[in-house]
Amino acid sequence: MTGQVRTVDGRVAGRRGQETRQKLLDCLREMLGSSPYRDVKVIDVARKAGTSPATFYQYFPDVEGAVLEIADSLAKESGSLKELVQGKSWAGKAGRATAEGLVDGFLTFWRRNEAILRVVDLGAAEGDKRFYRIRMRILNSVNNSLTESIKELQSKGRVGKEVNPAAMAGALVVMLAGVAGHQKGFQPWGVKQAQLKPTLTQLVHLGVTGRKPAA
Amino acid sequence: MTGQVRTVDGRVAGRRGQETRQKLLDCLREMLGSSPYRDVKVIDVARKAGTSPATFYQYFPDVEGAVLEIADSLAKESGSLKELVQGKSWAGKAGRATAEGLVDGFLTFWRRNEAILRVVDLGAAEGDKRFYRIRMRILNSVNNSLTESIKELQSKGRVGKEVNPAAMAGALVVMLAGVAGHQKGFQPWGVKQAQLKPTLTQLVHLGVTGRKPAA
DNA sequence: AACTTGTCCTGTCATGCCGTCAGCTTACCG
DNA sequence: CGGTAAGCTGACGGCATGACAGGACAAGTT
Repeated sequence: MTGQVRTVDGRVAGRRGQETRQKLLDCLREMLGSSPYRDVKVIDVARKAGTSPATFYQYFPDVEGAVLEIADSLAKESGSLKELVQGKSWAGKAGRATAEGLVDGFLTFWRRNEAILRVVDLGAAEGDKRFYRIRMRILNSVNNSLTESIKELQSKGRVGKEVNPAAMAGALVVMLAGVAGHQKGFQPWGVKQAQLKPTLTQLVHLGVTGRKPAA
Repeated sequence: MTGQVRTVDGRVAGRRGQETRQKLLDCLREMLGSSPYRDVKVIDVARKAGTSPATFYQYFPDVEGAVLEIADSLAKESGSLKELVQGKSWAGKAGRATAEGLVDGFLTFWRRNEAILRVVDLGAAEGDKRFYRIRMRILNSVNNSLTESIKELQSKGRVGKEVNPAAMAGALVVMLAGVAGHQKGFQPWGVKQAQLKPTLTQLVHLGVTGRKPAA
């Protein structure tokens, strides 16, 4: 479907080339975890990968281009997140467990890919369409299934009509993303990890069902 | 209290110097609004301010340093945000109005200072202590007053003891910040501004009081 | 084994930004 | 009017960028 991997100058990349390309992506990913995005230089990535800057430019137009590549693969991977919500019940104790699982799964996913998601967030906030398309794809799986859940509850009359399902799902997802990206930011307020999750669980449950979760 | 403004090489800045300095800050602020943070160059800022790069380096160690400066003044300004919550009632119709005012005021503030806050967010997420200290100061005014509100409701028995006030306030504030920073991100989901605010209002009210707002 | 073909990598170069310094100009003050 | 400190900039070495041409290499062909 995606055709073959191509170099910037149009050649088709072979086995060896793809390996080099992948190595560059891996190194970039690692560097993003340890130094500020603004300071990541092509030459450093190339050095770390044991190759030269010129090679980097054969496979990517610039650092941003390479980040987009990584983010894209992340977007594909994120499809599995919808299983955190799809087909789960929001009633009684099961509802609480669903909310808990969603919070937990989402936070874990975010933390695992922190470095890339930071850059995606920035790009999207800056209005770059390529980045916010990817951000949307990543959040979409959760957002869509949450929207469905709320719509369903609404049709059963268990949630008020004043709620806009898509808006509510979006707000909750953005909240989770925001918290995941700034977990350290809670420490100065004296909030520990262990207290954060129950709170988020409660909020998600409240948002989706309009009711507090069962004990 | 803050002593005098000083140049990087230790001189005291006079009237003229402070003007130049301020002009550089203004130009930087404007550039951050129109081009990606990663691409903002000292030379461009200097040119725009009608001066030379060397002058820039007299007043700031680097671009980041200048951004911190702007962010700092923003942090001072943000103190007024606490009035959105402090002394307001969370009961009945007044409660709804309080939630509404908070959402509205917060979103407006965030949008007005979008460009800088984006960079602060990134810096904080990347673990830079200077940035996340500032981010905390900005969110603190709202966060603290919200925490107080929740504690008070809790002491009156109107909110369950299972809620951790600081964690709940933090989650709500982060949600607002997240939504404010990605308002465009909702469009592809078919969510309009007008639908977003009521949803946030509802969530804030639910989070603080545990109950839906009055019609 | 020599040749061919197409992929893959690197040396090199022009360009432009970074960050610093010495030194010139301007403003203020006695 | 001369001294002093503030304010600004030209110029420079250093480094990243991005483009290109040519060499190295693997695989198949004769």
